[in-house]
Amino acid sequence: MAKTSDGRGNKDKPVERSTNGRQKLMEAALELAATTRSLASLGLREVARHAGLNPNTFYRHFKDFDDLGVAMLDELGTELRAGLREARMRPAKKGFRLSDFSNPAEGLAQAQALARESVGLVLDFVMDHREAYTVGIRELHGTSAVMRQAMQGLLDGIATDMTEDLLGVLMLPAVSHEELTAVARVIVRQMVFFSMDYLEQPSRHAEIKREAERFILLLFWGAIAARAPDLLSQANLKFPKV
Amino acid sequence: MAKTSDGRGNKDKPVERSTNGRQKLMEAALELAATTRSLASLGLREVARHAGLNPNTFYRHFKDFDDLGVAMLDELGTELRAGLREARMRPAKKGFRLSDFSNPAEGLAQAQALARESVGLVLDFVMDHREAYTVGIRELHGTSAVMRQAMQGLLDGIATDMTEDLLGVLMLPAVSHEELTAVARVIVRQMVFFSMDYLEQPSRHAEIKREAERFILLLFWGAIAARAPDLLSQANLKFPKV
DNA sequence: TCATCGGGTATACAATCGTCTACCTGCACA
DNA sequence: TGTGCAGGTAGACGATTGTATACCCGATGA
Repeated sequence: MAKTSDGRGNKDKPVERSTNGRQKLMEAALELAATTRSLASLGLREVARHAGLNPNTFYRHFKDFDDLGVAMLDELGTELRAGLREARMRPAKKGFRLSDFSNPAEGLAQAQALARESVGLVLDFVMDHREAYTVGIRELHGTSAVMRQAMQGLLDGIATDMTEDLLGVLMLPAVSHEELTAVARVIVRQMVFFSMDYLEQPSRHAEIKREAERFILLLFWGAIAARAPDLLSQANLKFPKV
Repeated sequence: MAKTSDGRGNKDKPVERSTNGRQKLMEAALELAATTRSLASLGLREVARHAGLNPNTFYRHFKDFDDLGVAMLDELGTELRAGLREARMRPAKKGFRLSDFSNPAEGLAQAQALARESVGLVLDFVMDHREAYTVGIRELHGTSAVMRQAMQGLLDGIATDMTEDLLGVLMLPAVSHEELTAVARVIVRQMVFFSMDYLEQPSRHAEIKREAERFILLLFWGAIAARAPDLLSQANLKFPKV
């Protein structure tokens, strides 16, 4: 996990001790980047100063700012991903299980509930980690190719998780695996924007949630209609109000 | 248009002369920002040097980097917007006109053609202005609140244009104006990502075009199915291959 | 017990930065 | 005719930057 460049004695002891300065630097960088500027354009001295450390201590732990960025993304990214998966499993444990669409009306109703829960989940997470989110998204289109790629990888990873979880819970009729993956990617990326709106416009929270939810449902509805248009009209299903 | 702060003699003469240095600075900033770093973190001297001018000349034209950024976005943004509108009008002149969905099959086929044309249009534009696009998107999530707001305004403006143009050409059944606006917003934002993919992965150009096109169609299909599910099944329409 | 080494510090240096003040030049207008 | 001003230049200022070299300490393992 860590790349502790032990010149000697690389036994199988991870040697996790004294991650004090390293952690301090990462936290300082996060705070500074969130309020001041992009990660890549942070000053080495600036970060060290804000962490209460000597400028040169930076070199002990990181060689680049890319290096620090990737480390941060590693830490927070896995946390986010784990949190999302775990939370997505929660409703399943509450007996929230919709196998096939043998009862389409009920199936879609529960799909809507699932969408609502997921949207709330993501937006809550973003609110709880707004600094990390702000900085991360900045790097998504930033100048560092390394960070850009890492962030895109994280988003795609989330989309993959989402696809797999969905497949275990929701058997969409006639929607193939690749199709579902594409839809998940699109949703994850769109949530980037919705999250931004959510952070920047606290007064519109409810409205933004509705918009996001509606967007997701529209996509799934389209996917179903594209593959099994009969399903919708036969059951005389109405698109939910949202 | 320009804010030539004439202390005296503000007759109705715009006085457009000698925009030489100003233009040079903007071009230099664009080039530097595209290759080096974010706009906001550019050096004043750096830009001036790259423009072959004295550092102090910067102050003659701009007071901030935000100031310069907004000026650039003004110039390129209106160009993009005009280009898109004009190009979207082109098919309409070719007799490409689908009023209502009295013939749903034909209507949707032409909607697909319209989607394809629009996607190609945007992606071509991005390829032709990759520097400006790269820098602009960087600022969309950047540190400068001024630039962020300006970029979001541009995107929303494009979405509005798109909605109006669509309303003149394509009467989607039972899809309200606000609904169409929401869909347009979502499409425009998603195109940001597709454009990024397009720039970064030249080998997947055709594939990305297909994905974008498919995404748009899926949305419209969903919107139609949500409001008029009968339309799709009655006419026994198949979702296009894409 | 003692050498090794990771983590942290101190100092120094050249480069670059933003900005201030001053000076130059050629139009425009009265 | 000549005055004012926008546009551009020159030089200097203190501050801050990244980095190189050298020193320090406490734990660890032989």
